[in-house]
Amino acid sequence: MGDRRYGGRSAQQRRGDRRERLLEAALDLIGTQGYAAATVGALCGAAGVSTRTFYEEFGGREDVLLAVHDQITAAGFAALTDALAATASEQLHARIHRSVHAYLGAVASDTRQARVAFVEVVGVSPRVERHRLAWRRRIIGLLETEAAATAHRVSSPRRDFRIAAIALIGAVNELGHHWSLQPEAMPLDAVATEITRLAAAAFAL
Amino acid sequence: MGDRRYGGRSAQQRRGDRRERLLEAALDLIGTQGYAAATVGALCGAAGVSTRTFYEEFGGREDVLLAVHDQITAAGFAALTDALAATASEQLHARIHRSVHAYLGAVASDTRQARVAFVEVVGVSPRVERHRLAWRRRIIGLLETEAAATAHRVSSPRRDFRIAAIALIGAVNELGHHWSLQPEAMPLDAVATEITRLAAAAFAL
DNA sequence: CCCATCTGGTCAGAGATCTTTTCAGAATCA
DNA sequence: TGATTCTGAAAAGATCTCTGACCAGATGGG
Repeated sequence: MGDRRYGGRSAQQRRGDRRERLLEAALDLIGTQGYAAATVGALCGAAGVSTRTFYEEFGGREDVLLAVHDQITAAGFAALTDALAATASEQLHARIHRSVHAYLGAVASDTRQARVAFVEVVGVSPRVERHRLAWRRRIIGLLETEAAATAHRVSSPRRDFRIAAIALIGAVNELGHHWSLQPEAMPLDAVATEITRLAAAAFAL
Repeated sequence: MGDRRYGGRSAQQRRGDRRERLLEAALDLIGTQGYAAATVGALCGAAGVSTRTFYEEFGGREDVLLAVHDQITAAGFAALTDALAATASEQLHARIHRSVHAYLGAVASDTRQARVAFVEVVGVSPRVERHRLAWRRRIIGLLETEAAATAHRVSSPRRDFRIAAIALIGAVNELGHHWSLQPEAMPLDAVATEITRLAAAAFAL
């Protein structure tokens, strides 16, 4: 059980490569056929990995779903955070517009990602559900903080933005889902504009 | 294979009764343990019905989920339609507020119903997904029509309300889900008020 | 009051998957 | 060549779904 080179790559590289291929196969299978169709066998077949190796990399089928979901949501979260930071000095409308644009661009521009994040990950098991809700809490917190800061800046009456944040997340995700289903029928800009309208009202000034 | 009375009830009554018990058991199991836990065996055990009888009443496990979902969503849809009709002459804000109140009262006041409608029914299979999206299209259509009529009444510029309708549905469902999880932390009135704020902006006048 | 008939539950099992472990053997390296 | 690495196939075990056979209790006609 040494770690000599094999196929021209080190043990770590080979291992990372397999994980990569498994994650890519998972995104593709879950995102196009659904989580139910992504059995361990199908996953391994698509990734060109043996079931034995699979269990060396992941604890089970569900772990792969969690990993893929993490990747997608983390990217979306980062895009949102970056956009908020990059537009900190801009007008509220432009800021929201660009942030929504960034978030949906990261999460929903790939139909498969959108399906995983908005559909396949919902209601799978208690564990996955905890995971999903933890992410959502994080985003709610981010929006709440941001809203409170904005309200403070324009010295608006302070109020609880939690409900507004939840509502916005629901709106964005639902639109992201629809948009990913028929991107041509619903330009991303129109979606961002609509959300901007709502968000401006929610964080009313 | 006659249909004589038995246990004091006709064949139809007995049959309807069993169906009733199965649906109640399904709402309870799916709404508290999740769809995955609602196996045919568990369903039959909870309903006091044999598996044989089960397959006389339903084509399979999925049919029960669809039936329960139909019940819940149809009730919500009816509550919404009724509220919209009953408030046709009222101010926009009051109208929206009461309609949201009615819809969420019907769908989300029972945690189990909310979980079935907002979580367990999502991403189960292509067939269930078609069902869910068909319902959503129906609600989108209702909101679109209503928005267009309102815009016409106040002679606002006509625009496409489809995106706004989708966003609102997402917001309402997400809040309904959260509300059902912790009703005490989030009074229904506050939820309705928030949605009213958003909807007024969405159907901007 | 009794029994042929109906009704519906219990039980067992065939058939299908899935998950996870184990094994044989091909490919690669030292 | 012999050890290492990894795939593909097969095996073991666990569920589930759905069907069919059997049985206890209820009913209504005689």
